[in-house]
Amino acid sequence: MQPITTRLLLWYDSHHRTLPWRISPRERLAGITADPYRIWLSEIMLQQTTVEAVKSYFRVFIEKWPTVVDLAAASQDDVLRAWAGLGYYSRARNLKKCADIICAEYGGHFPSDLASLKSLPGIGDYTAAAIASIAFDLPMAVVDGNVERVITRLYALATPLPLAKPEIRSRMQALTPDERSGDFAQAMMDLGATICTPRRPACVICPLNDNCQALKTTDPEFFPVKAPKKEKPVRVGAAFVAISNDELYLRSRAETGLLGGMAEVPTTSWTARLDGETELDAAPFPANWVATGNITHVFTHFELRLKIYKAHDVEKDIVAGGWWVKVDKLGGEALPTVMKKAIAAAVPDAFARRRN
DNA sequence: AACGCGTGGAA
DNA sequence: TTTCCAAGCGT
Repeated sequence: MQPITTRLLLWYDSHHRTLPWRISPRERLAGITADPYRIWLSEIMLQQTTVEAVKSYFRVFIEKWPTVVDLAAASQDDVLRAWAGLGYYSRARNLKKCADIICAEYGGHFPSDLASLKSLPGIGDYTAAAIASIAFDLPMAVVDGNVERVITRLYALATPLPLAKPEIRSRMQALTPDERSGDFAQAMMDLGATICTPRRPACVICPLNDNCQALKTTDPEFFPVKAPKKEKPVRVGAAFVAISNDELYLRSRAETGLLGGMAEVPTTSWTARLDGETELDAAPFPANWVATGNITHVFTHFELRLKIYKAHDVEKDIVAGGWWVKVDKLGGEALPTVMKKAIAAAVPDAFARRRN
């Protein structure tokens, strides 16, 4: 076995992180096996999402739906409500689809081979390898952002991403042991998350500092090399918060695309320029709309500035297509963060924490 | 291949 | 304040 592999596994035995979905090396040695459902659920949640953000969501999901059968029995709306705030909502829609398929076509058991895993919605190269490796201990190369960083530094790979991906995968496969492949994958990710960090890596205490070409020849912080990113355009629009007594008007967004299937307050379309004079023409229904503030929200690929209008004493009869919710029950809705911001601008105490 | 797709925390 | 970016996937 390569020295890098054994060194990293030894480091992992004493320095691994303890996480709600994880089996420790000691437990694994005692014959405890990982639950593929928990590994899958955590991996989906962790896609482009920090460990800290995932922890509480993972606990809630496991509490509500302890098995994949329980999750399949839930409605998509239940799942979206529980996912609200975590972002990338197609993950939640695919999560539900995948649970349905596992129950209908796989007897409630996750497959262990890469091809079957990759055919499931929401499972790509990384997640398929992670499940095969961590849940089934198969020696698959698990390559995420952490591994890309560690490998490009270990071998001083100057090829920019994503062009370097094949080489990184091949290097990772060569390092992956036949035994403890799941622990090795998690060790690489823990190293990337705690030692081999994007900025100011802690090379002095790194178990692989003797093996690191970047550290020997230049500055590890130069790796990985990435293609330059584009500027974020600004889009603008208006949102309409309608109030009737203690209730607020919501509706559903389209099933696909941005914030697909989530709840919203009505808005104008989001365009590059503010068409100021005709904003109110886009109001969902006639009412005494009063401008009440502005919010800004940054998405992955654009920045959104919304002017918030508010109307009280709206006639509920004239409104069709959505539903009314008591303001103090908004926490139970599938509201993405941008919509919570819009509502909070019109109803400042809408999401305020209740006293005692 | 390049783009659409959220959010909140760190520096 | 701004910038970066965190266990990527689908098209």
